[in-house]
Amino acid sequence: MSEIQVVRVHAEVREDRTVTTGTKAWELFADDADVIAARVDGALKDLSHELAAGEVVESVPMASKDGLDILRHSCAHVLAQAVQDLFPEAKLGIGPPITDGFYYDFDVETPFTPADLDKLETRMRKIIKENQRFSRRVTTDADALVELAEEPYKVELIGLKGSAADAAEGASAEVGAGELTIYDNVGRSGEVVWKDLCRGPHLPTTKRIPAFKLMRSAAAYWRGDEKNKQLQRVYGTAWPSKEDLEAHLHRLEEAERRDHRKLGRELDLFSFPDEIGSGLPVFHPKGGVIKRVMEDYVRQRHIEEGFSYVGTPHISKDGLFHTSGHLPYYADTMFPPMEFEGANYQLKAMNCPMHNLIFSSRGRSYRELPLRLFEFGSVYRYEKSGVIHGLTRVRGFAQDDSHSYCTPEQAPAEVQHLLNFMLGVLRDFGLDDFYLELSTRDDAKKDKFVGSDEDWAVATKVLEDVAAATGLDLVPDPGGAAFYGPKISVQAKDAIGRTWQMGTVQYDFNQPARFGLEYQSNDGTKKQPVMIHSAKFGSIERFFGVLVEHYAGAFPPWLAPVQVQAIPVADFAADYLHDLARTMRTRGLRVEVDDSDDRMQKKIRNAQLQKVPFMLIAGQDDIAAGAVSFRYRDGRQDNGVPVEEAIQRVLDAVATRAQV
RNA sequence: GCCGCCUUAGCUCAGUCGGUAGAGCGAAUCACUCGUAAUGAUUAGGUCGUCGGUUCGAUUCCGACAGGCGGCUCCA
Repeated sequence: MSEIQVVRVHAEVREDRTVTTGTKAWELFADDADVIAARVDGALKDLSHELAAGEVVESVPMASKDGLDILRHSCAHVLAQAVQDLFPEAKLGIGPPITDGFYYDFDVETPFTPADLDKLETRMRKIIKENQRFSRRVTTDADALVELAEEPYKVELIGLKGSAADAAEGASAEVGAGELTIYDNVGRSGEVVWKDLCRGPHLPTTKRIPAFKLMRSAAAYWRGDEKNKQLQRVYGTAWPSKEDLEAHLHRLEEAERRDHRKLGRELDLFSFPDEIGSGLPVFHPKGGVIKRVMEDYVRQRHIEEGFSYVGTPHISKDGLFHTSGHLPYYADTMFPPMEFEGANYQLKAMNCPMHNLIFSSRGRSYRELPLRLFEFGSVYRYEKSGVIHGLTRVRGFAQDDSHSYCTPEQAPAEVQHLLNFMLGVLRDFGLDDFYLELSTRDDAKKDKFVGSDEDWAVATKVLEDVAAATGLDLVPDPGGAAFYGPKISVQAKDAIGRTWQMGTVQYDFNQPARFGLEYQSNDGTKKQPVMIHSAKFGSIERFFGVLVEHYAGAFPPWLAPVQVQAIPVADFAADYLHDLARTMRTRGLRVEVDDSDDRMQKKIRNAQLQKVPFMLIAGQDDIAAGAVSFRYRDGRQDNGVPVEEAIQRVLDAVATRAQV
């Protein structure tokens, strides 16, 4: 029996009420009625029609996950009604709640324009003002097929009812496994003005939608399958109050302000020249500094953790990728082969096969294990043109890729080691809010994965146990495994709460077999190692982009491309600061002197816009005192600091790796 | 790859109902030598993304392509 949690959703937390008899909730509570709903097997269920006598229901605010889902799904219905009012030929797809909002898909002749969205919003406000009642009605498959004969997509959903596919495809918002229901929108005089196949629950009336906004429209494949027709999807957002809506819009602006593609240009970090090609970034001097500091740090940490830094080429004869098993699975995401000297050469899309060859270059003893290899491996993947996105999705990038070859007995400890190592690295880069995702094989699609059931079970168990030991939340990701084994990926939340996928740890029993890897064990027999793949950043480029957004371009001193901007009050102080800059550079600091013709105030403004952590200003007074004046990035000032103390202060800030 | 939108100076953007274009910032030069977020002046800089079509004439209208943006799909 599944657990049923009964919740009543309303805008403000009030006293719980006792429901008397099987009266419908909307009638019971009249105009200030609340939603009575339950979560059954993870899905919301409308209970407003089946309340038991004397049942006490628990209250949750509309701002809860359940409350927001109900609000947003109700808003999606209002949108659909508005669309069919204004575009009567529009056919309905599905309209579920999503993170921060909702969408509804429509089959229409021409895509919606921004002007259409404005008109739809106006129409939606009218529907909300009319205070239509959402009225639940149970129907049968046969009746519904007749009633909704004009809605081909709804008819298709009725046919899918209760099938295994519906939950995964989002159709569960319309048809659950249980009885089929239609929600009528009932006007003041009791007439049904609109209806939709839906399992609910909904708010009692449209007027209970306090704040919403349509965001954009875009095409989406029917039921998420690119073989299907594309429908026009309208995205909207809805909140329990106008203030919440404003706050949400503000968060979106904040995300836009932090966009690494915009900051990359403004801070002169990187670009994507057309002449080179889509998804192929070049790093400018300032971006190059950050990238180098990141790489130096990660290389050093790997060496400390017992890894050997190796190097491999960018291309290989294709036989290598047949041996590894990648080519049959990933041919369409690898760049086309180059044929010469009677062989097909491929740009590599992964580094593991080459590391395997380092392992097998000579006999290996169990005494060498775990053998840990690491490199910044440049890989090239032919991503479809539409998926390329800034630095986070590119066609050429460097993985901070490591492979640990170990005995099966050593594997759990090695996975543990890698996971802790990775979390430590990410923390040094200012990320400290994590959860883990465990990607496993989809047992229904075994042909997409290689290896025996037993091997998969063992590997999955190892990862599960280690993940549990971290104490972090573990989210299952069925079907997300690599073809050769399961993986744990680290998800990190950034400064404004967005989640990014970071590194992965993957357990691989397949490639060692395919490459015939072996080591001499202590009993003299040859045995096959397991290999653990791991990337701490995932890719340097992607992590770079994430860091830009996390810090909004204001990097902590150890990463900042320019750590100190020296600003003379006027020309006469420039030489003094050039001398200081030379001294600081010999102590490893990145210092620039602004000796341009600009006014001092302008130089401060420029350094501020470039988000330089420390400005050192010098004029008559400072020179006389052998001192320098600080201006920090946040505007704080500290005048007349003796030069040696100033240098030490900056060195200390860099050494901590902390944000200032 | 699919759907829609977009592409004018290094950047951000005006503009041309079809008669080859402007601003601010940035850059260069000159003057100013200044104490914590924009000194002033002058100058340079554009085949209006590329190719083709319609037209007396195309940056403007149409088409294809490339690149970008928002989604979908995908993401070893």
